[in-house]
Amino acid sequence: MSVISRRKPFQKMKLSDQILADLHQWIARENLQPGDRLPNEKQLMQHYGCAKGTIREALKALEIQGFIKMQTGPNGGAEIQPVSLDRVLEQLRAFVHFQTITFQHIYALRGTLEIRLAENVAGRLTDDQLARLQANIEECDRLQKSGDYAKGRRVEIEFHDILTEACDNPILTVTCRFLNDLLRDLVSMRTDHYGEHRNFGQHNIDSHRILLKLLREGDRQKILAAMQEHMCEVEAYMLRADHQLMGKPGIRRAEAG
Amino acid sequence: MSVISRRKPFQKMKLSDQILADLHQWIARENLQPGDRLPNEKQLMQHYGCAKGTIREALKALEIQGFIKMQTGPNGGAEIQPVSLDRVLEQLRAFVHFQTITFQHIYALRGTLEIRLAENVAGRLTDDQLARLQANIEECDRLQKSGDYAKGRRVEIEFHDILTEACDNPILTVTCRFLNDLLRDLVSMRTDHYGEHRNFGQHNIDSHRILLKLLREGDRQKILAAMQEHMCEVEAYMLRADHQLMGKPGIRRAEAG
DNA sequence: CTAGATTTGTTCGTATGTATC
DNA sequence: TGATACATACGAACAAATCTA
Repeated sequence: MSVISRRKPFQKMKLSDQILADLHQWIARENLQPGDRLPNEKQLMQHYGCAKGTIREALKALEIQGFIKMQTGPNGGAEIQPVSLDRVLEQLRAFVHFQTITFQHIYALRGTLEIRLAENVAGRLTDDQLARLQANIEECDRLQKSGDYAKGRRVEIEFHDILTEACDNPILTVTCRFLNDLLRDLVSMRTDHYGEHRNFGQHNIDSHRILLKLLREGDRQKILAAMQEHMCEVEAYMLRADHQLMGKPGIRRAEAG
Repeated sequence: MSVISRRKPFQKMKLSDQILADLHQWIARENLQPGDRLPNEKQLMQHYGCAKGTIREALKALEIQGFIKMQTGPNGGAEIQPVSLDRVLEQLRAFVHFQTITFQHIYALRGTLEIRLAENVAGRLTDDQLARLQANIEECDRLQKSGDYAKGRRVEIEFHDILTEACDNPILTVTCRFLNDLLRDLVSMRTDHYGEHRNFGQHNIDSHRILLKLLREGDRQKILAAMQEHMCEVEAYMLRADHQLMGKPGIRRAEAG
């Protein structure tokens, strides 16, 4: 017999969605942790009194939401896993897909949050992270000298992605990564002149070099000041681009046809 | 014949996931807008050369991600819809479900972002929104006088939710709403003494009254100053709670057994 | 390395419910 | 009211992956 009431109040809801909601409650109530398993498909079919396809739709939903990972074979089935950062970032991208985003929108948050990020990671970067920051700067330098400014724009944002790895505040991490992703999408639409591109690229390389030096030394105050200055300069440059793109929607152009 | 290559590179991926990825590309490439329709199940079955169940799993995934809405009947099928704010917030909640969150984590962002929010909505609130802010304060006042401080904590956060409705920056909106949701989850775990609860509630009511008055008048500078002061006070109160909860995980307690 | 057991992944056929005309 | 078109759901079967003996 089904645990889920098929009576009036939910009669219009799809059965798989009712099961999904019930599984959500189950996970929360039992406080399931990564590594725990859900019952297998056969047991769930019996428990909810429905067909395999229906159960699979509910499990598929949980899988898409990132709560579980499916495995075949003996001892397979649905295993609880933590919702990954990447999955959340994908969902956030999907959200802004239908929004109009400008550099101004991004920097209303980014200007201050990157400073909070610098404050958070100051003195806590691992040797590996510092080495990758160094490598990132060198790659930007190569791209700068080869004249591939467009790719330079995208790679230099990874500098800030690396910083988020050392952040111990999950909320700050996901927000900064989100803003970086938005920035990457938006800079790819820019139509700057070569000269402006080159100046900006060199400026960023210099700023990142200073930041890395200070991050190695670990002086919190100097790090904050440097990041603040970096953000101010970058913001000013970016906002000039909003005028270029003005009239055209932000992240995705809605060109008819 | 299937459009999707079943050869080596993707051979290990589930068929329904390949179709999901292909539909994602389709939506992005054709730049589909809300109201546009995807082909019906039969056409998709023919196009991808697979069975109903597989198509349904892929469509279910798109539905969960919020890209489409399914409809029965003639002219039914999958219709594109914008990814809703609520769905993104749900996904963000799912993410932090497996993270340890403290008030300190939240206020590293909230202290500044709520000020940006106030800056954004200053002078742009509708009469309806102002009326609901007023009603919210009055409800908090009732709860305060009746001694239901726990519920007062939750309702007073809605004051800030209403502010986000007037925000024209989608990124700021989703971030502030996210922080408000986290706050609601976290304050429900507090174990304050009655006296402290009462003082804090009265303080918030007073602050919100001042904010509403200034929002009605529309003086940007005064609004910013008032919100800044409000956030400082609230943060100081909230951080005291981190010590109470210290040792215990943040959003969800991981009590063994 | 092979063989069998276990569990998910996929298919087909059919029936039912629901919205539109 | 009935006919049509579509999603929703069921059930049985087979295919593929993975673990264990």
